[in-house]
Amino acid sequence: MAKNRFDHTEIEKKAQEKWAALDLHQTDLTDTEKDPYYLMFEFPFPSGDLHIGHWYAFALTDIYARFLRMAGKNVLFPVGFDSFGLPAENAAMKNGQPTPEWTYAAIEKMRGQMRSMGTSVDWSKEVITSDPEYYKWTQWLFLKLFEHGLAQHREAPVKWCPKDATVLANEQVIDGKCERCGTDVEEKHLTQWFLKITDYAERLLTDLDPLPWREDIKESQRAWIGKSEGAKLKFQVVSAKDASTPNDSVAIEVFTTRPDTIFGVTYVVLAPEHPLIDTLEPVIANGEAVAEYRQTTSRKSERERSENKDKTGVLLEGVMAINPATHKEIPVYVADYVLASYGTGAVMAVPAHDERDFVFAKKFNLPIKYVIDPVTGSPQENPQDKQKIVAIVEHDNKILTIHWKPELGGRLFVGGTAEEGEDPVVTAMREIAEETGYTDLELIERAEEQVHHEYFAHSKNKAFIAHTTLLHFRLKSDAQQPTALEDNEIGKFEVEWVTREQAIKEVKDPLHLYAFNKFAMGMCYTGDGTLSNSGTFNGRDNREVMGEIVEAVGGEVTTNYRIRDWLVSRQRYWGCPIPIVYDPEGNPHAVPAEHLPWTLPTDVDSGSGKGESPLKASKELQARVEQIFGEGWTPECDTLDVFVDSSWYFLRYLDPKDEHDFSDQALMKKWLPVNRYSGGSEHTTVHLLYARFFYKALYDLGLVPTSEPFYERYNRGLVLDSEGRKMSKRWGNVVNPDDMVKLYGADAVRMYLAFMGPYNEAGHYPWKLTGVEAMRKFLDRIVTLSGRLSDEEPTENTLRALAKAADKVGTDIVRFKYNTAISALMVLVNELETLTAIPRTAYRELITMLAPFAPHVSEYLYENSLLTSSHAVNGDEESEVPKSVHQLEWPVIDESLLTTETIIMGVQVAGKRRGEVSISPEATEEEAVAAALAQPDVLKFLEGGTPSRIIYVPGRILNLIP
RNA sequence: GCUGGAGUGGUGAAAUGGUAGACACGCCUGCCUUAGGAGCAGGUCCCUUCGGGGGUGGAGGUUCAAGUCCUCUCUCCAGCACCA
Repeated sequence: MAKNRFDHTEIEKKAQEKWAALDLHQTDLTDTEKDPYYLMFEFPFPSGDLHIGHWYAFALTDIYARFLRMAGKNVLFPVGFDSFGLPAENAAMKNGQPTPEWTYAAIEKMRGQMRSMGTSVDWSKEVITSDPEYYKWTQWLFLKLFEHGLAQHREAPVKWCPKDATVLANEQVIDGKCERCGTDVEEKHLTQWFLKITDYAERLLTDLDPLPWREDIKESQRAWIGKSEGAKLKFQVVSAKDASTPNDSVAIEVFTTRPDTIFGVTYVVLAPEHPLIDTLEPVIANGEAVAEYRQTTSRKSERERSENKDKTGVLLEGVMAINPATHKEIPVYVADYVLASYGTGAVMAVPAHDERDFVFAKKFNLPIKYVIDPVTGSPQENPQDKQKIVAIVEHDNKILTIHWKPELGGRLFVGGTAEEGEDPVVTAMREIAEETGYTDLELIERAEEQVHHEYFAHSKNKAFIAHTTLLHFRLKSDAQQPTALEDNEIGKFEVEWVTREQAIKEVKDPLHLYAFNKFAMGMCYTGDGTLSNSGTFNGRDNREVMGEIVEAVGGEVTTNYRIRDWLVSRQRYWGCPIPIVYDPEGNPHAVPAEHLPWTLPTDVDSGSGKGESPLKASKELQARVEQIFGEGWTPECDTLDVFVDSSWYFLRYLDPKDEHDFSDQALMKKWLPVNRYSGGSEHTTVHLLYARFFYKALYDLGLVPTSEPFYERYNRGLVLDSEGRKMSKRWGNVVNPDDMVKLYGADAVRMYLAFMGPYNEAGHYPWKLTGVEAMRKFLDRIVTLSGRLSDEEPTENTLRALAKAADKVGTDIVRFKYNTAISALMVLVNELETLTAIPRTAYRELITMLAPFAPHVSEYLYENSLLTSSHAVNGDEESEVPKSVHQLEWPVIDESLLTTETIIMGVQVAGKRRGEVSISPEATEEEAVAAALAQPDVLKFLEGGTPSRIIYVPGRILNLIP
């Protein structure tokens, strides 16, 4: 056990009491002297136990809060509890306690733990989402959205978790399973409340760009929004049963991002839930089979559907669709690989250029029509025409390849150039015979269109345009004739038969690969290129013709988003009651403001109600509704998703006790947006996106002052166990912070977490006990230094060391690079330890810089080494001496101390370091070279000669080129 | 598969294009000690004929100079994923 230089339990207690007595952390929001800075971490849900991850989240944000105060900012650093929701409810049920009681007991316990880590949060701003004083305003804001059509009541297929007996948001379904309990999710049809986040999709996307957030955070939000630009196209439906066109107005509307491939559409697919299937029911010949398929898929969970990538589907017999480009009739299928909830719930299938359609077409033997050829060359001036071929030859399930030396193109299929007026088939057979000796060939297929590509032949110094015919042969017998190679071909290649897999992997030439894909069932071509088989569009660039094609077939250019409206209804007890009542006809009405908060009834609890909301069983709620609204009126019995509670809590921090408004307009103007919001990666998509949406909606209603709520977003990494595994109760490897605090003190734990690695990175840091010990030893060494303080003036060296540290520590804290900040403190301490007497002012500055990291120890040292001494602060009146180390100002850096008169500068010869000179950073080139040439090593490597070139960057480097 | 991010000692990690490995952990040697899981001092990328040489996943390139910039490639992590 370490020999402790201080009793951490004692000093922590005293320091925390002192801060409370001095009321150090209460922010005066109306202060006009200092710059306001709103620093926030994600408020926790009351789990009842603070783990090391909480420490990482709260204590490290606290370092910045303490620093900002010392740097003269007016800092708002609040805390609250996200106390509604499933975790509390499940924990309470497990413990057999009423949910509210369990929740508030857990909050009380966590408050104590948070104080123990020395966080300087302002408890006077605390918000608790399950308090009626808070949720009154959640309800009020919800009704504002309802008033403006942003909260809607509608029937929809919803994700239902049978175990938790609740509806889930799309975002709470992971791989078709419930995010919380892992149960397979089912689909149900219920009337639910939705918030219209889809109206804000575009703004949520574009407003992301200027935010100074990490790219991965922005990217994951973009992925959720899922913007894709394309077109809606209509396919008229005709029925075989009644050709006299009773259905001529019926059309299937599809969404596609690839209208350029319209000529390659060989069938159309509807999602099983598509309403048009019901409309067409009378003319569908195989109605029973279709109905059965729809039944089966509806029973399948989302997970089963997407996990099984094997395509299933049923043809709608008796119904055909008209391809609007070719005017040909094509079949219509129902298949569950098409999602009802995306786009129009119907797709045009282009098997030649879409992988999913390709797989489906193969399975159902549907035609595959290629309409995009890859572009392999680049435009040339005055190209000369050239006829070429690429031939795929199959035999025995293997493909004939010519394996050229790497510099000649590597593995290719058979290619060649036609002689004057030669038929491509003849060219191909001639080339195959010449290069491989095979002659017994059968032509299977010949591509309708040639592929064109322009290139420049350096060997001939000429530009060409090649018109390549793609051909597909089968070998009838493997008899070989002698080959007839040209001299320059001999020994340059091997003839090899390879499997399809190997061919796909090794053939790199895009044109050859394309020919192979086209004929030999490799895959479809999803890239760009020029159109073929596409009528008047042939030869055009596919990206260019999109708009024209959409117009030509009477379609409409549109943008589609993957994000769905936010489903906020929950069939749970422990949530904010939805302030809506229904009249006897079942129409929803807002609960008038005077009845808010619309309180959660107390005569029911979690677990009441089977498969429906527990509130349904509340007599109290029903009686209340009838008393206020009259006979026949009923309450809304669902509660709000907890993400609604957490979408605006940062507004309430500004005015947590306000009974007349959700927050204070003047304070919001002054304090918003939040300067820095620190949190975990688990909340970077859902919570952040919802909060941004909610805030934007309030902005449009004139209720908040800006359009984005959070200026900076910082995501912390993850603390793992010493083996690098995730901490979990199941593994039994959870580090209990309380034990660590008992052993080493809160400051050592804080500092270790800060020192592990950069905070704002997606890093994973192992928890090492030796690391905590090291921090404790470091603090012990600082305490030891206090034993030899003196009142001498610090030397210039000491002053420089202090200035350097203050500069580095300050800038690193701002960037949350606590690891390098602490290392700068260590460098400083290492230096001070070499002194026999420590100047008091220097020590005071060290303690000042240590204070944000180790608030208790710093407070202790401040009191014992400085304040109690008559030499505390020269000349200052007792009353002017700050009572706490945390009231000191961050050291002001004397810039002149950061630049030194002489530095050690590296000297390179021909880019390699050959020596160093001690020189002024302002030295002239002549001086620097003269100093360098005095170095024997430098002279040696210059081999006596004078440098032919000199690169001199003052203060950085001198590089001499012989 | 797509999109983003990242690859540096035994470990966590440093490094405005300018001395790679700061600061620590661990390990090694020595001192002190009845003892060490305390403290102190020193050492710790690799090779070396002791002159040097090599080294930041790999291969090229730009530059006087590359961990850092560019191209290709491999690996890992994260998000999305039957999204048309």
